[in-house]
Amino acid sequence: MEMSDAVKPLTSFLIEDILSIKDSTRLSGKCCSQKMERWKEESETLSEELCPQETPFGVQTESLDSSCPSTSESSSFSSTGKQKRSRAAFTHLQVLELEKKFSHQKYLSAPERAHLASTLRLTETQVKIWFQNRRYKTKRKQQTSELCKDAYKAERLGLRDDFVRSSLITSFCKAYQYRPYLWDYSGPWGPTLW
DNA sequence: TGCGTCAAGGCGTAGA
DNA sequence: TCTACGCCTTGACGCA
Repeated sequence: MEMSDAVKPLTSFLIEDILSIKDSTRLSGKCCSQKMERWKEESETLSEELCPQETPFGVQTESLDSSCPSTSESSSFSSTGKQKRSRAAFTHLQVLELEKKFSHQKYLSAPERAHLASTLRLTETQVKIWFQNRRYKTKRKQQTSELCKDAYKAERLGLRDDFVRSSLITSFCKAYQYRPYLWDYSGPWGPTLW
């Protein structure tokens, strides 16, 4: 992981720009409004109270390089003596930038990944894994969406053979609308379930 | 305390 | 052989 050759961001990472994007997208994200409100509050205080070595737009990463890991981390061991797996929690601004990038391109080249990683003060692996997980999440969402459409269609047509199955799926889909992770609040990756 | 979310782990595969 | 991918699972964490 080479993070030393950090370059200046080419795009605007000013907190104002980010927040303006967030505000515009927030309107479409009904189920996320509460969370986004909290994000806004957090970000307003971020730039004032963070550590001195943050990025220009106030991102504090909980998991930077290996010397500065994110979570409970290092010397936390389980009862079996095994080291506990740490789980980095990216800041909302980091996620925002990742989402922003992802909305434009689903795959990153190595230089792009390196640039984004250094900009967000994440490791390249973290950026890579994030995009990987994000693509899989999107795919699952699309599959679920297709499934739901089919189920509704079958139910409306009164296809008896599939009736039980489709109604099961339909109820599943109805329940799914309360699952926030299915809600994409950025551009072309908008909601598809409803 | 159960459940949902999500970063990370693991495994198989493809391409250079 | 190495790297990155997809797919699925695991485990930490936050919330109701």
